[in-house]
Formats: sequence, structure tokens, C-alpha cells
Amino acid sequence: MPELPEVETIVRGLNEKVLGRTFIDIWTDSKKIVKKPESFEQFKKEIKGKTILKIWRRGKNILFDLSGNKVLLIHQKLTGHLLHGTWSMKHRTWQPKERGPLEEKINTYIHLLFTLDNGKMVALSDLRKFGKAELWETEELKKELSSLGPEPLDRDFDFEEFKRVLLKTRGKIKKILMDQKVIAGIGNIYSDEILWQAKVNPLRQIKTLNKKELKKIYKAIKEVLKKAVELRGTSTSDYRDIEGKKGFFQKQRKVYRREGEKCSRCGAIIKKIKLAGRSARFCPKCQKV
DNA sequence: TGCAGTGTTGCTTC
DNA sequence: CGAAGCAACACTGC
Repeated sequence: MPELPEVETIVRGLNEKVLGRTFIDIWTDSKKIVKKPESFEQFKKEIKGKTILKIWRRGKNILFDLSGNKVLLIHQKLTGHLLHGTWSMKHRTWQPKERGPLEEKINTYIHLLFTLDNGKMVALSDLRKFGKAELWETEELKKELSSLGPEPLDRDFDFEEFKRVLLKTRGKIKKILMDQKVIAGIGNIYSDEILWQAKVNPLRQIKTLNKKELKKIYKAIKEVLKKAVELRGTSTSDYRDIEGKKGFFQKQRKVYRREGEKCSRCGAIIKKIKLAGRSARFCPKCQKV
């Protein structure tokens, strides 16, 4: 569900709430969500008593640096929500900042619940159960994460680095932008928005892009992602932050889930097509093939 | 009613 | 090798 800006918002929120806290208990109703170590019991045993030193992000992965050289990795995939608050297990209820039908549902889909030493909790709610939690040794995790592409908002992700990673690949630009091994953190929403801003058609083959177009895509990556982080992510559907609050980027998205509407730049009708098994939205007039 | 679609990833198949 | 298809799972909307 969440891409880089949403995950960044969650990480910032968690850093404000749970830094220095110690895990005292873990509950699940769905042991399969824990992928590493293999048994949930082992996972629980190893995390209990560990203190949270720092929370950070690599691509769309949320990482809790723990005492004892361990790292807890959480990936929310399509429908995960990582939340902070207090729940009564008897009623499985949560008191989020906003109330509504989604919040009620989020409560029912809580499958992993960490209790902290101040009585607060961190919960992973996930309708489709694609999300995962893993416990790694710090050194092992470093190797695991090294297969990801560069962080697009890092200062050293400059135009040269962008060209270097992009021109190694072949295929359609939209698919490549979403490839986590090429650049980390971009998914369906932001690849659509980036390509609209750069005026590049999602079907364009990498090898046909000229320098001017590459430059525009590079610039759009930085600008769109930065803006989306500022606006705390996109909630066109069910994305929420750790307190249950919506983001604001949906108000200024240009193409994502806007098929049939007029392009704000040229007035043509936004089109939706199938690309690499996903839907892609773009303006057929200002993003010509 | 039934089936395509949904923000992800990784494995299998060709 | 790359590209495509699909599975993991559950719900919504046409």
C-alpha cells in the first residue's frame, strides 16, 4: 500500500512516539505474518526485552534498530497499516484521531501487536495479510538490503547516479521506475505522477529516452516525492498514518486514479491502460509516445 | 452473481 | 537472460 512518502511519514511518526521504549509482549492471531525467524514463538522470545534505538526506512521497508544488534523489519505491502496507540484486547478497539468506517475495519484486521514498557502499543493491521515482519541480525540485514536500488531522496542520488542505474536496464519506463532494485521506494501512484510531471509516456522504452527527457524524469522524481513527503503521503483510498490520519497529496495528484477526468495542463482526458500487469494513468496529449 | 481490480513482491514459466 | 503470469489474501464495485 504505502510507497516512499507514506513509509517516511510512518517512520517519522514512530520516531516521535516509541524511541527508547522496550518491547514487553507480542501478540498475533496470524503467525504466518512473521517470516523470520521461522517460528512466531522464537520471534517473540527474541524481541521481548529489546529496546528501540532508532526507526528508519529503506525503500518501503520500515526498520527498527534494536538493542543486541537486532533489526525488526516491517513491510506493509498492499493493505498494511502500522499504528501506534492502545488497544483493549477484549474488544480489539483502538481510539484513533479520526473515526469512521475504515477505522473500525482497521481494528478488526490487526494481526500483530507489540506492547511497549509504557503501556502503549504498535500494531500491524492488514486486510490481505500480504504484510510481513522479520527479525534480522544487523549485519545480515545490511546484505539483504544491498539488493535495493538507491534512495531517490538522498543527496548523493544525483543525475549521474540516476543515469547510471537507469541506463543499465531495458523495458518500459513506468515498470523500471517501480522496480525496487533500480530505485527504491517508488510504486504505482508516484510513478504515474512522476511521468505526468516529466511529460513522458509510461510505455516509453528506456533506450529511446533522450538526455532532456531523462533530466525531466530525474527532476520529477525529486520534486514529486519531496512534495508527497511534505504532504504526509497519499490517501486516495485507505492509507493512514500511525495515528489514523490521512495524508494530503491526493488533493494535488494529477493522474493517479483520475482516468476520465481532464488533464489539468492541457484539458485532454486522462487515460488508463494496463502495463506490466498494473494499471497506468497518463495524459495521452502531453505524454505522447 | 461473478469477476475484474486493488497501493507489492517474489517465484515460476516460457 | 528477460518478460509475463500468477500466487500470497480479502474485499469492493461494476
